[in-house]
Amino acid sequence: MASPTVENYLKAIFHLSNQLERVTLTKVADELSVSAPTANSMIKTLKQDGLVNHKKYGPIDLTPEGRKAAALIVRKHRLTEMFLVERMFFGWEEVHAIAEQIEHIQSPQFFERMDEMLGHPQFDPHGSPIPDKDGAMHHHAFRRLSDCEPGQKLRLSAVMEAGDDFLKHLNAREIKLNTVFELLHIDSFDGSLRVDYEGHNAEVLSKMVGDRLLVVVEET
Amino acid sequence: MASPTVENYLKAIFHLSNQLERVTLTKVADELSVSAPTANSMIKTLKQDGLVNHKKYGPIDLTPEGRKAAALIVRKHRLTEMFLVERMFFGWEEVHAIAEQIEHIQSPQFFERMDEMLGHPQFDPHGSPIPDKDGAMHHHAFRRLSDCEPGQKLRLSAVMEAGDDFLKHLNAREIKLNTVFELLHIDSFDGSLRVDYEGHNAEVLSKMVGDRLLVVVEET
DNA sequence: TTTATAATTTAGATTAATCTAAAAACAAAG
DNA sequence: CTTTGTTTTTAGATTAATCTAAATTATAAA
Repeated sequence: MASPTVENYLKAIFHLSNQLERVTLTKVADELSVSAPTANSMIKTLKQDGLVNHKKYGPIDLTPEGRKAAALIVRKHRLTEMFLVERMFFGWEEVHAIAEQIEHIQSPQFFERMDEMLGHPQFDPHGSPIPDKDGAMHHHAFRRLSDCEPGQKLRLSAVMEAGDDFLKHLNAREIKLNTVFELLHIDSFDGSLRVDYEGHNAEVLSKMVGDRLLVVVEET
Repeated sequence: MASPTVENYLKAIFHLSNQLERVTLTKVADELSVSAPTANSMIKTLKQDGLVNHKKYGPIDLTPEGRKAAALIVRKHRLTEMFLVERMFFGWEEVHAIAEQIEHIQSPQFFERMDEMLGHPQFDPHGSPIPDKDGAMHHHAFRRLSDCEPGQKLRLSAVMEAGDDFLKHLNAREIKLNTVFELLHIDSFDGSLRVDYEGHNAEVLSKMVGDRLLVVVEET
């Protein structure tokens, strides 16, 4: 059985490898807020356990076994987030911290029951995909709202880097998953967006926000 | 913040102090399946933190602060058990192991939400009282079914030492909380009980079972 | 190509939680 | 009141996870 610490390292490497081509020691250490030597010695342990490949001074890669283990932890995290929102009435900005702890619970039945009760959800409350029981995860190809063309109708499908502050910012503007935006204009100086959406006209969103809103073109 | 280990020691001492007049080092060590020196050194830590009183070679007593901390962990455990049974459809024999882990989650909101959703329950699925937010717990005065008089009608209110095996034994006989027994006879040789209850006539229960069924006299 | 900077590794120490072996203290029985 | 046996404590070691300081290797810049 992996300790919560080991699980957190696997998760960190998993997330970094979905963002970067090369996962370095420093990135892992930063992600987990530990010193480089600490991360270094843990990487040794993970290597011994067959969960990562690593050569001296080289990049860190999950083995198939390590990747599956990591995906199953992400599965527990995201199922938990969905359960907290759908069955316990938490806001999408409240669930990360709780799920961060519950993901380490060792009880297949517990997560199995969540999955059943939720009807085998494919996405968590922030639109991130939930890996299946084999650890397989299908990435959807979303576009940033800030990369779209004015005139299009775009449905919010996921948010990136969904920290509390960002999510509260969206709450304050009544923006939620499946909100359909009509993109009116993108400012050529600062990249800010002007959009219409349910109940809001010509609302202005900063580029920083538009960059993190992942959308699909709305079929009408 | 107390570590899960510290929380487990507090809980063990709390439970032992509700069963024994004198909580000894050996009992604590046994309860937690650790060696006596291990328990000894942790007791020192708890004393330093003001959670227990302990003099060399003396008994171990929770301070008011320690007792409250312990009761709040028990509260989290029992609320969780209730949530698992009432909202996630687990059997009463399945919930202990899961609650044993979830009780260490640090999130007042999470347990607060459970409490609200359950309507501020007073008892867990095994009939044990749930301490309130101040750590206060009202003990009900139950009698063992095996101590009652033949002829009485008795309502099952709680079970003692509710391990899986015992609870499965009750499941097999369709005995659950609030089952009303009519006590027909107690055997003078082996103490076994003959009882009637919903759908069962002249069922025989061993003394071992009767000792663990806590009942109140049914008002008719 | 040399040198400066950044990343990684090694070395050594710390803390929490555990263990075994052995010593000391207590309790109970003769 | 002494002996015997149990309980508790001390002593010393181990493992996982962390740290800082220093040495080494790699990378990038001049």
